[in-house]
Amino acid sequence: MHNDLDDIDLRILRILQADARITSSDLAQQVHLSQSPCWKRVKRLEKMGLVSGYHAGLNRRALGWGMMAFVMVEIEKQDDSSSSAFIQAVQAMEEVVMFHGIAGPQDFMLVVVARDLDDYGQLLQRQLHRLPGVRRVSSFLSLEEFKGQLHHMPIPAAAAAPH
Amino acid sequence: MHNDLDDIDLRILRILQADARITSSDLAQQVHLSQSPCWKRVKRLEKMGLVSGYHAGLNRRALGWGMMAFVMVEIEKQDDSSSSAFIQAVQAMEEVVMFHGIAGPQDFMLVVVARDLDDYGQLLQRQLHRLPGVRRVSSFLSLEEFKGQLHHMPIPAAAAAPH
DNA sequence: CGTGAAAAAAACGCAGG
DNA sequence: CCTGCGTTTTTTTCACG
Repeated sequence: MHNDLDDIDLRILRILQADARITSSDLAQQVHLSQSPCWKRVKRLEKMGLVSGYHAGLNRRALGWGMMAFVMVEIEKQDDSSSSAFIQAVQAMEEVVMFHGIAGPQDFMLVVVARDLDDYGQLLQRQLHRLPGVRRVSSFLSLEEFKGQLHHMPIPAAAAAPH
Repeated sequence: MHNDLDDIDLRILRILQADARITSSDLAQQVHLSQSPCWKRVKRLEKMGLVSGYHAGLNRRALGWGMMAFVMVEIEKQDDSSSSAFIQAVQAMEEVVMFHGIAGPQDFMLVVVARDLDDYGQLLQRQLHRLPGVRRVSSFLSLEEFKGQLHHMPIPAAAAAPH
């Protein structure tokens, strides 16, 4: 069984990535297929796991997340038992929107959102720094977003206050 | 005119973020509203710009992007004319999926995908390092993704080869 | 692949409470 | 906010070339 993608599949993916709500007939038109076979391709792409889901993209600032930071963390030991505690704790923090283990002297890269600088300071002091085995934390605050909207961001418990 | 969000709005956003394809009646049920007013809320949230769009989430590895890296770049001068050339060039690179100006000794943080290490090396040498005014580039390669799927990733021109 | 078509489901909009 | 109703659109499936 081979499941390679042809050009049309790639174009379908490109379009669905930009607009997941396009109707299947419009989509079919744009890739120059008729509705029925086009729809089958979409379902196939979903089954193949190429499309992992459909998500609303939310406006970070409108939700009250005025701050974003890249955070690098170095931990004491890299053995499984101690790092897995760290990993679990970080995964549970909803302000952490991205979390990767990385190669190099530092061990982890986090992308974090916060309401403002105060909020971020508290997050750092009261949560990140207190996690088990944390040796060093370096923050790089975002000043401007040139590319790449964040998706999957936390929804605050209380309402945002757009001004 | 005030446009604050109540609890139900936030729950709607949370649900749409997880599944943009939910039907409005199912959504209504989950937030304990009836279909009609629930639907109006969604439209209102869209008009308010809280929902910026609906997007298919794609599988990075299935698309052939086996590598991901965080890249910090320091440029020569921070004046507008020279940095804007850099910014434009980076924005045009489709492998760059996230691109922020940051505070600190480094000037920019990029999140980059590549097919493999070779591909990444070429990207670095042939593109990033050659951009005008680049002083220093530091790479942090992702070893493991603990949290935060990437969205809006480039669709390769040629088909991916899932094995 | 294509076409056409038809049944089922959803979206959308409006009335009256 | 609700319920209900109707119209339009879309989805989904199927038969056939």
